[in-house]
Amino acid sequence: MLEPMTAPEIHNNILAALPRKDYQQMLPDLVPVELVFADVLYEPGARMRDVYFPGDCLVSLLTVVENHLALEVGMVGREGMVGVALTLGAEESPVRALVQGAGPALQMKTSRFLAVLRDCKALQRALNGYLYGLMAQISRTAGCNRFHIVEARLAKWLLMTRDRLASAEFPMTQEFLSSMLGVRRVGVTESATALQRQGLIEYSRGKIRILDGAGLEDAACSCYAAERQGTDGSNRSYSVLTTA
Amino acid sequence: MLEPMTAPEIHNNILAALPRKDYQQMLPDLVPVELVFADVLYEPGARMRDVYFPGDCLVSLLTVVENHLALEVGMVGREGMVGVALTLGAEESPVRALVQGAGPALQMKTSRFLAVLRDCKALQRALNGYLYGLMAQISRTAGCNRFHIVEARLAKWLLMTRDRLASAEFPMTQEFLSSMLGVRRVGVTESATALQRQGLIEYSRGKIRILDGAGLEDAACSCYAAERQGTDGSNRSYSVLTTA
DNA sequence: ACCCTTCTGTTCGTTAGCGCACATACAGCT
DNA sequence: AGCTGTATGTGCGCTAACGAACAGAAGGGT
Repeated sequence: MLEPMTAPEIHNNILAALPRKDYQQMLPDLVPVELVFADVLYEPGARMRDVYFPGDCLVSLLTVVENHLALEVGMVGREGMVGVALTLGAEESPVRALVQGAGPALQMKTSRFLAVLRDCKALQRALNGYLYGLMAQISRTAGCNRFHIVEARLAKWLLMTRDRLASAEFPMTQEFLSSMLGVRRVGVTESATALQRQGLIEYSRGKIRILDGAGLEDAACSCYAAERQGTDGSNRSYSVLTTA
Repeated sequence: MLEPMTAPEIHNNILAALPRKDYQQMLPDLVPVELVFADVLYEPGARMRDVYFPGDCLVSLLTVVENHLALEVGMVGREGMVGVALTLGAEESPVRALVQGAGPALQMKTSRFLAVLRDCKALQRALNGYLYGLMAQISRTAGCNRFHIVEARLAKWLLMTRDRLASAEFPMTQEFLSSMLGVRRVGVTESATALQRQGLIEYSRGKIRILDGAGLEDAACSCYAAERQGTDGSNRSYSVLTTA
């Protein structure tokens, strides 16, 4: 499920923002792992055994409604952490956490995390700030899912994913996308085809590439811009990425 | 906007759960007010000047998407607090907070609240737990808004409102409801008419009454049951109410 | 070279909800 | 009694998305 890493060159914003000595204290407990595409890190209602600090990879937070598709409510990349709910004293995840873009992350046992968290003000502050941003994201996404058409949401989603993976090309099937956007797979096909016809993206058999980022931003709903603005305070890394 | 209260008989679960002495410490800063229907307590992106501990009244948290209706993502009643985002070190509300069921609440200056919060572990713990439940609610609601039809969502909404106001009858226009559910007013009319025809509710000119709670639960989506279960840990008060 | 699986594309009838415009109805005021 | 404003109801054409079923198309393995 998780493969050990060789080179621990993993950049995570939360950890990077900590004072040297706090980071040093955590270091022995941080295990470099390679998150594998489609792995489920948490199921809703189940205990969170480990927390994860993603590097250039992407974990989706999904709400699961019985008898329906899943629906993405939030994304975690290197700007955040998977398992923030623990900072609220919770033990169980309210959502499913699904690895959606494979890549390196730092893993830490929940018990160790909580022990460090208790004494480390800097970590508390960083995670509080992140949690606030995440809540805002979840609320925004809720509105987006309600009001915007699939094509625009797909465009937004591709851009957000690109930003977090720091790459304009990544593996992604339409089947997978359908459970992110909460629509039928065929709905994704139709929207994806449309975007491809416009020359904005290109894809085949589980690989998607963004050809025209600016064009895709036009095709995306306003939520993408809002998202960027919203995360600006806590981490301006995206601004760099997305103009690249 | 806010009328001073005479009788301070306001029951709020967060405050009630605090140790006597912590509560006593807060008391001088808690101002009894009567929240007025349709008042906006926070706008998204604006500072939260005060926090509120609702009694038997109801504040809706709405996400606002430009050029669209609003959409309710969460409800705050006497089980919670309006302004929890402050506990995360934020100053601005990510959502609109709208008084949706008038009634008594305790108001507190943000500065005072933060001062108390800093030293009061019990309050921190209570609010963390509440925040967790709220996040779960927001995520669940996101799925509900995406997958369930208006009629079922309306039924759920009426039940949740009843629970928080502790009353089967309350003022509520369809216009207002439309911006909660994120649908056209006419859409509400159609669903409300259907529920009325089934003898589950009765309404006219801004007053709604629930006639058959059990029947309404059948008409509601499964989210209502999930909601009840989800809040069970932090506050079992609803179980009492809803069987009444 | 073949099969088999996975991924993508298409078609078709159906439906929930939209936007718009208009119709009724009740309530309070003068 | 009549007027006015707010609340509710109806009708209609339209669209995004659904559910289901099926058709190609591109690897990967043996």
